Amino acid sequence: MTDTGGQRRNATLADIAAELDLHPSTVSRALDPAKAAMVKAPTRRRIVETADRLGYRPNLAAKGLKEGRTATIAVIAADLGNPWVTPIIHGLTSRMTSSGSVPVIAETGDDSSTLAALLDHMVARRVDAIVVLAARRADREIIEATSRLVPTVVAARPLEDIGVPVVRERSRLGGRLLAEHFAELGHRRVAQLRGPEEVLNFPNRAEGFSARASEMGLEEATPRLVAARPTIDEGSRLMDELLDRGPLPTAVFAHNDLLAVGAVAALRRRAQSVPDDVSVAGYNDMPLTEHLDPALTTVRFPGWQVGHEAATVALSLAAGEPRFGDVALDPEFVPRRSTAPPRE
Amino acid sequence: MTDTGGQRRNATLADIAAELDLHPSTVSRALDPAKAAMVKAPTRRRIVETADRLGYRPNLAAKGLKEGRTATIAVIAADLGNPWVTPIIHGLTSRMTSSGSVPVIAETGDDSSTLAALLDHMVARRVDAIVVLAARRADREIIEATSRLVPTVVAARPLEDIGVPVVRERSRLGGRLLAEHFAELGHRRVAQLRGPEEVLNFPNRAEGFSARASEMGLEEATPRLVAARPTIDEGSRLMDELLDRGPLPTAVFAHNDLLAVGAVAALRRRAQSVPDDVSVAGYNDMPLTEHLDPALTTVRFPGWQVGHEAATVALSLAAGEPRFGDVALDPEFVPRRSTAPPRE
DNA sequence: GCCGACGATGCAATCGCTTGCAAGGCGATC
DNA sequence: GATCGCCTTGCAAGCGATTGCATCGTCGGC
Repeated sequence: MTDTGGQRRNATLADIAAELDLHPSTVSRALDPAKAAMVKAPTRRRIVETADRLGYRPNLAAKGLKEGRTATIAVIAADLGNPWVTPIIHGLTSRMTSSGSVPVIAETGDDSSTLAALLDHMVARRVDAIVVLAARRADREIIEATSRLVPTVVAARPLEDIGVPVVRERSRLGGRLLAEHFAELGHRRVAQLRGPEEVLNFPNRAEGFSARASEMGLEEATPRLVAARPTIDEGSRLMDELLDRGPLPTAVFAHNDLLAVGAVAALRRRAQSVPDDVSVAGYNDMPLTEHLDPALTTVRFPGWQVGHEAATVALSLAAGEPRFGDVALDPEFVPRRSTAPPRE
Repeated sequence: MTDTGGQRRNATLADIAAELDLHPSTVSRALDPAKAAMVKAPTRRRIVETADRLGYRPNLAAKGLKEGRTATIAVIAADLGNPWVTPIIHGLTSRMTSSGSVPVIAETGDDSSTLAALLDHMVARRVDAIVVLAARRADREIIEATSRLVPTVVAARPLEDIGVPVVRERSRLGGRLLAEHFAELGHRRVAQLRGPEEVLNFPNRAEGFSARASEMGLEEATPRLVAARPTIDEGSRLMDELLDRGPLPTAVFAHNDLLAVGAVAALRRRAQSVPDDVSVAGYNDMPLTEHLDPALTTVRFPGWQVGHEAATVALSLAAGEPRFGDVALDPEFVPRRSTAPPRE
């Protein structure tokens, strides 16, 4: 059990310079690949040698102060506990580290004032860019305001008419795909378990679904069921409400997989079979969805790609490249076992 | 569609000072709650007023350079795509932000040289502490070396005889709990699908399981099945191998839930029922495990708490408090439907 | 043999903020 | 009314690295 209390102070350019009786600037140049040629080879060798004898690590904070960049990008999520964000963060991280930047992560808990505080904090940190995964409708202005100070990207959860680049899925298309699926299976009476209206993906999915549903002659059950948060519990609650109110639709579109899982659980508790009594479809195809009971019919939200693209946009904005258009990625319909033709 | 190209330069202390014909140091004091009292009230008011008229945000990078701290803590995970890490990161983040620090996240892909490079990078960043979630046996030395430069904590995946604090679960206990469960159900012949030996949780779980199993008179099937990585695919592969080699055990302990999911899938493909033909237990109780098909018997790995504790230790080390002992958290047995008594 | 040029290194300012110390001004004390 | 001391503000150094410019020495050319 060695003692770890005493951390060694990190060596600085000045330390190396002093040791070799050189000037820090010479050491700086010798250690900068782009400028190493300016330093005579033997000197350079001595510098490099003492540098790693002393375990020199350049102080990126100092470098960042001088250069006005920090090589970090802020990522602001709504709820890190939601499996949905995992692939997004994964995609973001892998793109960023491949270019020497690093994500700093924070979480809003879907609270607008927390978001505001975090944005402020990230501005203070002088991150090179900010990726907002937690956007709600009401947050438009504050995000725009922030974007005037730091390049900002809105990703995963889109915002409309906003003056910052957006990386998003085509939510309406996803909704349409599910409406078609229900229609093709022969359902006539369908319902939606809606996610919070504040998160634009949900009303957009709803819109696509309703539009296509009515085109195809489907009837939507009346009670408008809106979840306070997109969670399993809320899915159960909405489904219970649906079960309590009059005639049950034969197919239900839950606006995300968690709501769908909750809905299935509620149906089970009321001795309804999925998909025999009621078909249930989710949305996102979050990890493990395929192994759920029953394997959930869903629409794949391209999370990894959204993260990857968002990072790409953020990095290029940070590099001062001009803003370019939004990125919209196609979701993909994934049929599984939780949907089936209606009884008889 | 407003133009976002031109970011405004952030105001500095000097800007405010110039505007009011004061010295930057006075402004600095006025804006520091701890020193605000040193500044005459009317002056302070004028300062605060122009500060937020100019949208002043202190440059944390500069502040960090001066103070020798960055208010960031590095978190190094093995695979951000693994649902297992989600709660850990969640716990870490929530603890950190509640104290003004922020996590920067990176991923090793379980590659030791990547880990080495990342540790180096984080040292260069002068993060206040490092939390390593990606430790493998072979990484002990490099982690110890790093810990001499930056306070370091190993969490989630433990390492033995290492000179840095460890926050871990009691893996042996978890293994024992499952052995007991199998014995109590009446199984006699059991098997393990092992995770990589390099990740100590797995051999420790194995050890606890085997020890208790032999105490209770269980017999372990012979082929030693070790996954190259703890993934669903590897679980299937190992299970196929087990199915191909001689007599099938009646209960299988997969070292994590992903392996278990893969094992269940493989059994299904071979027309074996879980739990009727074979009981399968996993480990971790990762999110959604309870909604899998079948609901997985498992041992709950206290991920959120491990993250939370690891952050606590990291923060206190960063604050210069002396190192204290390791933290070991108890896992909890969670019986569900994937295990049952053996046939007849 | 002298001068210009170039190659190698040093110097000093700078990024933005913090902080110990100095200094100026004022009220209080004797 | 002079002195002491406190209250408020200014000054300047310094955190660690970068970089334009100055400087010094040497080499080559004529």
